Amino acid sequence: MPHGPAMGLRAGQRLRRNADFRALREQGRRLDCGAFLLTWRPRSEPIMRPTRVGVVASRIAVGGAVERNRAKRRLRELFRRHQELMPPGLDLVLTARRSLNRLPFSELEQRFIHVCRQLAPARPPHV
RNA sequence: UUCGGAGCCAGGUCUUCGCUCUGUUCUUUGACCCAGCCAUGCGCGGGUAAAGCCGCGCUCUUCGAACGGAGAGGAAAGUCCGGACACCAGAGGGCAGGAUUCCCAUCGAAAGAGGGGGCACGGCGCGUCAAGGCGCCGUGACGGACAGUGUCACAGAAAACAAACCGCCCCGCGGGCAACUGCGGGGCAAGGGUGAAAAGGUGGAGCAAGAGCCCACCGCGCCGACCGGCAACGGCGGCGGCACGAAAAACCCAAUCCGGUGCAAGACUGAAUAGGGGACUCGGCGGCCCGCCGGAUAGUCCCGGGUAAGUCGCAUCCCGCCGGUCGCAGGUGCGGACAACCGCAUCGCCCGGCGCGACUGGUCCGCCUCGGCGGACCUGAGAGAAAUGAAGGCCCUCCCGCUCCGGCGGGAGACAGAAUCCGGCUUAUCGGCUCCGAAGCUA
RNA sequence: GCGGGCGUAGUACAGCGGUAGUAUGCGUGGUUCCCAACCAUGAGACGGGGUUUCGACUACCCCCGCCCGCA
Repeated sequence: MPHGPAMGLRAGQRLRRNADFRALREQGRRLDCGAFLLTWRPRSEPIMRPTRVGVVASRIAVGGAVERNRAKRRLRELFRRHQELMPPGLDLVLTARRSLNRLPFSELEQRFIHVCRQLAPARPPHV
């Protein structure tokens, strides 16, 4: 992001491969945030890369296709609005829980900011 | 106002921050492979001993930026039908399997849809002793049960070439004063009872008692070369006293139609690793070459199959003229045990043009006219762990609470999310609008 | 996305169109000093809705839920 605060969320910042999701599921560390579950692990390349994110919303946890789309959009929006708080060089998966679509967005934002601060000292950005 | 039917809409708007695709301009990266290595996208011009050097333009690719444009549904759903499209199979025909099923015409590519008619059943009204009949409304997967096979439990005497428990009646013998009754023989099928269904119905005549035994009306079956109707079918006439029961949404039969698989179809590109094949190096036979043999090894190069992955399929369409860009050189046969590879033969080609094929052109209105012209038809999503959103303000609709009747506060806004496309069917659905029909109220 | 199959007691399965069974589990009683085993006995189900039929777990249609395959 060459200018301004990084607010975008392009295709290069999203997890797109089944292998990436499988690696997160097998090796990632999990943080329970109530309405959603955050799984993370450092990216395999040693060179610093931007943090990538993937979202998961299952039908049994959230509901039908409309609710699943809505949950995934809200999770992506959370990351997009607050990605500057997240240390770089990670792969994340945000998994929706049943209560996600019932909570107001401001509540989710507070929880996400909290978990970002939790994650930042655990893995400081090596500049 | 209520009910029914048909059609349409699917909260609106503004601001900020975002996503996917796309147009223009600018910007970043790069230009498969082969010709020993590195380098060289294309064209034009310059420059040089020769250049891979320099400049300009263009094509594709790629990281971004700015300004524009487009961006979920009526069901996108269920995947129940039909088609397009793709691959596989296939001379033709048959079997198996599946679908459809009163008649007529219409729309449609087909599925299907709506319309009219017929028949059956149900409800209401009129009518009848009762039925038959007439009228209105509704419902119907509505071909065939004399082509065949099988089924009809329980109850009941009897359940499909009917049968006789109770019962009714007559005769004989016995008992009793009698009413009646016991036994035996015979007649009957009206009544009772069972059942989903008991083998025509009602009325009369008749009889010992009864019965289509007979008669009238109705119903039913068969026949008709008759009448009406395109037909389904209806009517009429004759014959038969009268079973021929139900169920094909049991198997089945008849008629008509249907190849299979599905975009995860399929086409192309294609690493790494493993494995396969070939050539050379290698070992053996040889003084050497050709050739032949070997492989349990190693190396180099090549080849096809093929995995991950990627691209296309895939995003309005059609016609004519004009313009632009791209493509158009290998094919066939034989031989070498052979797919690559090699050799030979044969047909054809090389530059340009014509021609053929593909792609492209436009997006608020008006004017200027440079971003092509004219016409028809219609409005246009194309993602890929999968875009079409998030937050806030105002308005609209509904609900709740408060009210000084002006309003104020809070909450809610249905069902539901494209995945190759199109046409139907079914299911879910807050509310609103228009039209038609019926009933009620008011004037 | 495309295609195929299955729903019966708590569980695993049977069930030519006619009273829904079997095993195990559960309850009660007996046996035993107690438990297990054993004996006796009892409760408990056709995923919903409609159609055909005298009658549907069964046939037909529509929903709901679950499972499997296909690059």
